[in-house]
Amino acid sequence: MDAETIFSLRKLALLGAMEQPIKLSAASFSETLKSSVQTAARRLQEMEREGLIYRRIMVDGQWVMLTRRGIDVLKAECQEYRQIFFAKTNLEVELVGKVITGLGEGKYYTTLEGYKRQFKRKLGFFPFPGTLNIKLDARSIEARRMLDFANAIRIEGFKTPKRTFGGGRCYPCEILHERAKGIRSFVIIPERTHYPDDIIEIISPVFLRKELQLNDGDYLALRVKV
Amino acid sequence: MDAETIFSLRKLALLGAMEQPIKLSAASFSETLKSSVQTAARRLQEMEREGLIYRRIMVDGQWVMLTRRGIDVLKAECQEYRQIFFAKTNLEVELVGKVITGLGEGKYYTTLEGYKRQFKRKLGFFPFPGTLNIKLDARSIEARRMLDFANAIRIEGFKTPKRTFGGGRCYPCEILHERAKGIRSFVIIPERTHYPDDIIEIISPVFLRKELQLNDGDYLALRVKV
DNA sequence: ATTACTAAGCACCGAGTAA
DNA sequence: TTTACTCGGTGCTTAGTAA
Repeated sequence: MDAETIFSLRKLALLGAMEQPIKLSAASFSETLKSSVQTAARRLQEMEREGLIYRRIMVDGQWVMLTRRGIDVLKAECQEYRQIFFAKTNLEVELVGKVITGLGEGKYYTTLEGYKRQFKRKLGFFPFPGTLNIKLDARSIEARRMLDFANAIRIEGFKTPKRTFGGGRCYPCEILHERAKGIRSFVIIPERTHYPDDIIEIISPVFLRKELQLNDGDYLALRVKV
Repeated sequence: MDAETIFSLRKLALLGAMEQPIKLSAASFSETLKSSVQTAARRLQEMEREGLIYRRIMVDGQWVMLTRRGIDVLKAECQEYRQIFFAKTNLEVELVGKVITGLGEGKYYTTLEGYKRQFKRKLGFFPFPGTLNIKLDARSIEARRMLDFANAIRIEGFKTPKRTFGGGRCYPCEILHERAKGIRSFVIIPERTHYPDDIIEIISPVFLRKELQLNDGDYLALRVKV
């Protein structure tokens, strides 16, 4: 995949093709690329062939949208810029969301030896068995993306004879709640490919639901250090 | 300037050629570019010709460093990524520095009609005549760069028969100081090409030095919303 | 108006060579 | 070793054409 392809892909993203399909013609795209119509058309074919975009051709143009893979390619390049300009910068993101009940996976995973030892070594505590799940509001979903680009504490995946367990990324956070003072907590985001981006989980040495007296639907705000 | 050139430029920046000259040979650079030695050499020539890098050729390699223009080109591309991924995200940067006495320029500029009216309209107040100058610590200089990529309140430049006055960018900020509660304040960064990056100025409707009882050398922390 | 193909031209890549 | 040429071949761009 060459630089020109990524250039084209970025321009598509700037046109809004990351969230939803956009309608465009090779002629109009050639203007943003500053190339001939033929080249613009070829680029669109290439990107489709490489699995970077979905495409639907109509008689009067085409509908185009980035694929997951296309977004990942752009993320990788964005990551390079983060390294160039913000390597040593640490900033804070405020996330707000509603407490929800997860599928109990957090409870299962936090008790596995393969993870538990890493939490102790890397975060400094054995986690309470279970995670506090937060469904982010619309604004926070955007802000959450910041975490994808930040340095994280990596939890490695591992294998057992039966199955493999994926890795995850942890970010120290401060829960903005009067009872949370002094309680260590981390946002943890599993590295599964299809993990939803509007939910985050918090691990902590204590049972947060009880300590903070939280119920489903309660709003909670966090300040995540990235 | 084509996408391949910017690609090469970015790789140089990743090698650290933004802060200081680095030593490299076309052969070693060809590995990071994944191209032939000749192409790597040609790319370096091109970038020099386009004013993106400084270059000094020795018998055993060359010293290379990005020019101001080279950095600006990368910034522009980084800016596109910010727009793609973080357009709606607002986050906070914490800056820390020492109070210093400026050259009195702030006092002059804040009284000019061309600026004053804009401040009133865009920030909501007529500024106290004078700015509070802060010399940032090393860590904050890095964090400050974030502001270059954020949406700002733009103050437009203007012309008089005698001379032209440049524009600037304002960011709402919260001064972390017990006496600063309720005082509106903005970081303002002039858009001059050679403005130092380790100094920021704060404008406010009040005389901050007096209100906060500050003297030169006092440390001050701000939280800037970007 | 579209998209997609073909074909001609040219620009770029990289091997080879010189300093 | 280097950098900086030259030169041949390849592959990309774009004009033209078809559907």
